[in-house]
Amino acid sequence: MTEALPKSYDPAGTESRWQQAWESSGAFHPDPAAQGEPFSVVIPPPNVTGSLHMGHAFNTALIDTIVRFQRLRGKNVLCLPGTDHASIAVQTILEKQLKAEGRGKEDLGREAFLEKAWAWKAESGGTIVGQLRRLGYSVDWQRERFTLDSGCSVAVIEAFNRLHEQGLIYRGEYLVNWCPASGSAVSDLEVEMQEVDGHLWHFRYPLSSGAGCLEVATTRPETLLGDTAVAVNPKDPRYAALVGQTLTLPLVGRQIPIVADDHVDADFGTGCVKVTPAHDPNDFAIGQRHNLPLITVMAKDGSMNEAAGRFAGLDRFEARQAVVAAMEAEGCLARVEEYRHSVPFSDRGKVPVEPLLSTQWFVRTEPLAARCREALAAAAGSDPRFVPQRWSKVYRDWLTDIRDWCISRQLWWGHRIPAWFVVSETGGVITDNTPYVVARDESEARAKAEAQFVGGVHAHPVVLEQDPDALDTWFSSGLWPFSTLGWPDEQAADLARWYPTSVLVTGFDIIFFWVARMTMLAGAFTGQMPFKDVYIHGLVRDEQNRKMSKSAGNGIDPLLLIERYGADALRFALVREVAGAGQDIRLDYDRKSDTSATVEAARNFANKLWNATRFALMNLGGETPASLGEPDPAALQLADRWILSRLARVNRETAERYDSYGLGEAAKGLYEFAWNEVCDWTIELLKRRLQVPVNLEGAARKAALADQRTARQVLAKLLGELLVMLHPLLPHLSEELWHGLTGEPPETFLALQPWPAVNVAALDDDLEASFAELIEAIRVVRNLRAVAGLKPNQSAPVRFVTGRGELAAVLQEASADITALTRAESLVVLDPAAAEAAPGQRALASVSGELQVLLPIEGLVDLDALRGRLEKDIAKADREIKGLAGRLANPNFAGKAPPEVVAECQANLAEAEAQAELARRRLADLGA
RNA sequence: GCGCGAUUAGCUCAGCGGUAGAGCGCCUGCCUUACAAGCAGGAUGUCGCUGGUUCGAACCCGGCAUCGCGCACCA
Repeated sequence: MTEALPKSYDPAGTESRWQQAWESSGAFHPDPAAQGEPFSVVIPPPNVTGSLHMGHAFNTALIDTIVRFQRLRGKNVLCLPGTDHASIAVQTILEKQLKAEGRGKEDLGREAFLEKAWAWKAESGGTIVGQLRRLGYSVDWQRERFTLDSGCSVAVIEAFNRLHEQGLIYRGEYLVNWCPASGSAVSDLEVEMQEVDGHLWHFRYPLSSGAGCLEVATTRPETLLGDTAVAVNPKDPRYAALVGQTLTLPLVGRQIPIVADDHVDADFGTGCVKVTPAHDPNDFAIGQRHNLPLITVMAKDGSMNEAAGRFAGLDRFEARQAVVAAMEAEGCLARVEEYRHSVPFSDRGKVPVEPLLSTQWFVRTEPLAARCREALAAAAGSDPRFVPQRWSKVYRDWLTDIRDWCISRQLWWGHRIPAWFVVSETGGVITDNTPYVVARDESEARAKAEAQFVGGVHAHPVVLEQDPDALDTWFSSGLWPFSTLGWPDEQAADLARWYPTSVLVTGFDIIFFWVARMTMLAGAFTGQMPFKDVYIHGLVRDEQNRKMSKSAGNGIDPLLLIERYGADALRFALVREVAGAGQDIRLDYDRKSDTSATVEAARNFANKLWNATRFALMNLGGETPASLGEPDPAALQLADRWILSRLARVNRETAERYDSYGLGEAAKGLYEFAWNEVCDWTIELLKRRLQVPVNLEGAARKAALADQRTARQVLAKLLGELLVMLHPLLPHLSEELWHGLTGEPPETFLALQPWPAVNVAALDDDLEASFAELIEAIRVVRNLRAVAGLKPNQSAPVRFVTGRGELAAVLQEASADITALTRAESLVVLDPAAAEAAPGQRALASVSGELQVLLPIEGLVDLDALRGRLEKDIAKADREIKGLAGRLANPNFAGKAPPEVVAECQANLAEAEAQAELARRRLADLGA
């Protein structure tokens, strides 16, 4: 390849071109029968209503880095994408639209409403999918799934039926969290507590005996209408005598008992609690213990019902005011306190939920959770394994003392519950007591119902009506790792090949909602945990450390950053920011200009790689890594052996990091290796050898050409491997550059190449250490030149003085490199004795370790600056001497520290002393 | 109330027993034919506070403080 690349990297065209090429070629569409150890990931399905936010981009960057790495490792990788149907969210949006037209969903009817929902899904559901594509996600789009598609629906129906057969799903009337805004029950997890400034109203309830009043307090006066008792602590002496007596409930006139219950805290308030079993979970429990009646005073829309008497029809918050006013009018209001307390809010509806007695479907979770707890505690190792490990405790704690899961929703958009009411038994209506059958479909339901209800007294034909309610979206999401692979068809090829999945990658905010639901359901249906590892990552926070969210309006649109810097840059920035411990990441961002220094730095890195490859293309003489072949070990120069050792080491480290979810470390390590060691040192060192001077002839020319070839081989190998290693992090750029470098045809992909083998023979610790010294020596010369005020293009003689033979040898061997990188006019390496013998001319000097660097020139430089430099060196050495000598003087140190540490300390001291001495002499040389 | 995490250079974060690092920003000099989205050089820290363990602590242990998160929740 000799085609010149443009001077800087332009991501837009490159990225879309490779995305299309990958997808249309089916590069990421694996065959279950193909070779390779299976590796599978199902992506957390984003909400179909949504658009891409930074959390998706982050999650995607992490997953794609992992799966691209595993693909390079030769695994048979399936990464399966999809979306979820977001029952409540979608329904809320549609109902809002209808409301704007002055209609409700009932006006449309179920069928028409669902048609509308599907149409809307078709229209907006593609948005996020298209955005995921723009990130370069290497998923198998041919296997894309949707939680409401036919396969997932079959799985949901099957799952519901099996759980029901096993007695793990039941229907019953319980207190549930009712969201009046969406008109549906919600599960405990969909409720979040919020601190609210409210009031604590103190009311007096008169004793029926007429012997006074008891004072109770409440934050929800409207529930008073449903009170069926007042409770006190059984050990409370103040009220012991009153237990068993009755009170007259004000406004209502009902006689309600005084009961003794441990739940009541005698020290809080008056120690008396009004009990409303139909409207409060704690009161419900008290009611159960004392057999109290349940009086529901509120309707499902949040208004008061007939049981609320004269308050019927009022909204719950109006009723609150009205009840307070009425109580005050009756003289029963003792006092009102300002009171800050927690109120349960509906996650979706954003209104306070109402605990309401209602008949719903529930999953009996304890047996499912027990299986998960056992897997987690298994002797063979935690299953699944959480990374970072601390999250397993959060997961386990939640699975302990778990409450049953309310799975029915009074919604239409979703999986309709596969239960049919035998309405012929109840005169055509569905009541809480209508018998029902659970079945896979209506004909099976009919058969079941006929077997149960026809014959004998039931001479009439059965009439069935399917339960109108839908299931919690999480019920179908909970089947995602296996429903997407073909379950309940247990013979499905994908299921056999890729289940259980290898790793689930998701945010910690979703452990209960999703991770635990998946493990519970997978345990029940597949007998296995659905993934081996769970990699939990943090959240992306904004520049002020706030969680990014749509409602807070502080989201950063990933697409703006992609447009400005490229998808690779965004991905790299996100992954590079990941701390090893799964911390939240903070993304800097300037809202005025849509810029981010972090992403810009990643873009600059991409550009650096672009230019390094560009340099290679200009210097490989039209050859490729393949045509050049491996360099001959005997022909390698010091710098070659060094970078090849580094390459082998970085290869090994990087693979380990990718493999163990150390993605941030992998990214940082490669960034530093590529920029510092490859670009700043190796390429600079190779330049000299890649250019063969035209005036060379004969043997010299031959030698130079041979060395040029070695240099080309090293450069080609280095870049070729580097691009593979970077590919999981910068997929588009690396694909583009790899094609440029190798000249491979467009239909061959870097994404499908094998990870290069570690060249173990190249590893050389001693060499790496020596080379570090060489680099340091060059730095010292450059620094000295800078301090002395030499112009960058001005050359000067360089003299090294060292007593250490190995160091001298390295300096000798690399003299041509040093000359090139320091603009040395001439270069000599002397031992101290020889240096003493040399004429004592005035010299610029710097001392570093066991090395003195001298620039013996006069008259051109700023001697004061140089004296300052030497004085600084002396002060530094003296500080070091003081510290080290102090340590060594401590008898405890010499006695207790490991000998090698003591020896090292002594060596350092000797070196520092020598350094100080040398620096003082050079200072003296300069004169006053 | 119970639990978890964070606290290191101006900013974002690594380091997790042998006396502190990176990127960005900052200062100086360079358009040196890969790259000014760059190159070379430079400055910058009582590692939250406080006890303890240790020859030695940013790192281990105890307490405290601040910030953040999760779970539970008293009417």
